[in-house]
Amino acid sequence: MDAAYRLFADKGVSATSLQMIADAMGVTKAAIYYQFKTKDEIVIALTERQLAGLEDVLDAAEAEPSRPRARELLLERVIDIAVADRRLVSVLQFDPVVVRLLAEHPPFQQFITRLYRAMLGDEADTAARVHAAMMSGAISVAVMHPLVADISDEELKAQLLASMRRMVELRE
Amino acid sequence: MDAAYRLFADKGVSATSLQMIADAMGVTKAAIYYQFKTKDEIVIALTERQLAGLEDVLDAAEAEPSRPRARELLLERVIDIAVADRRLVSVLQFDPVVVRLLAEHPPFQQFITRLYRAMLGDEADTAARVHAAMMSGAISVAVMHPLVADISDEELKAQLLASMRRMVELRE
DNA sequence: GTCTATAGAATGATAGAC
DNA sequence: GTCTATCATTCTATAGAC
Repeated sequence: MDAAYRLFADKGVSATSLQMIADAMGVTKAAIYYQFKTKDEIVIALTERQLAGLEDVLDAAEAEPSRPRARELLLERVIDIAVADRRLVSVLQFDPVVVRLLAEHPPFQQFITRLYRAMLGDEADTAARVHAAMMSGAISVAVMHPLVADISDEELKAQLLASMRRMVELRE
Repeated sequence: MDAAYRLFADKGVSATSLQMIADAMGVTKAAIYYQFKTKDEIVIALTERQLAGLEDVLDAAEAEPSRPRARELLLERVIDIAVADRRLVSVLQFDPVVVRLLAEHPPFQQFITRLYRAMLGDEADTAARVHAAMMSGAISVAVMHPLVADISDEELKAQLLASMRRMVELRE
């Protein structure tokens, strides 16, 4: 999975073949097929590994009575994970093949629904949704943008968190 | 190119074969190869067609002495184009294969450099760059996010412009 | 300018030996 | 659990006829 992670982050999912993953590991394709029945399963396993880091904080956010505090909890962790996995984020979020695959995977959909509900509450007016979409995009893209490629993880995290807090305040 | 546009937007570049494009057009692959020497050329031609809509407003922004007004000009047009081509935006911006291809295409690089200079001026401190990356991401993703899939172009444009203006003001 | 036909390589996936 | 060998299919790209 680490080999797949590196190749997916580098070339994207569709442009990465099982042969490439096998070569990177020094094994054959057949060995990979013993662990994963299809290429899709590798993508799903990788996605679940990424989202696992949000599990506990999402539980905590759902138990938190104050919405702003719940949002703050989630925001910090989401930024942490996004910065740590800068290069994979866009691949998993924006590759149409991956998006479709994950959309057909119920556990993933349920998780995302929980995440947005914890962030948005039950408000669902147009302005709130556009704002949420923008914040989500701002994080996803900010961590992988060429403009910030040379900024250290720590500094990027701090800047992002500060900017996001100001963006969130715009809506309170 | 319209057929390629639709397929790229739907499946991404790597997952779209020349055969699919040919089938969608009702011609054979050989007919496409007569027009474009390689698949990459199709991607570049499509990208140039998208960016052509920014050409005149970028000229105008560079001639504009007031930076905030230049930014406002660019912002409006960028949002217009992004909303109009909702589905293609992420494919061209985030597919690692496309990103690499365009990075090796000097005319594209020069155009992007001009665009960022017109937006950022010569300030290049960390905070300004992170902020610019976030704004760029906010637009790119906001137009294609599932949360906003059912919002009309006109309403989405208005909301995005309003949100972006408030984000920009945070930095003035 | 589009066609048929094909070359040559790569793809995802499987069978069966060890 | 990994291997070799192979399947059917698909891919990009080209040659040559019309």
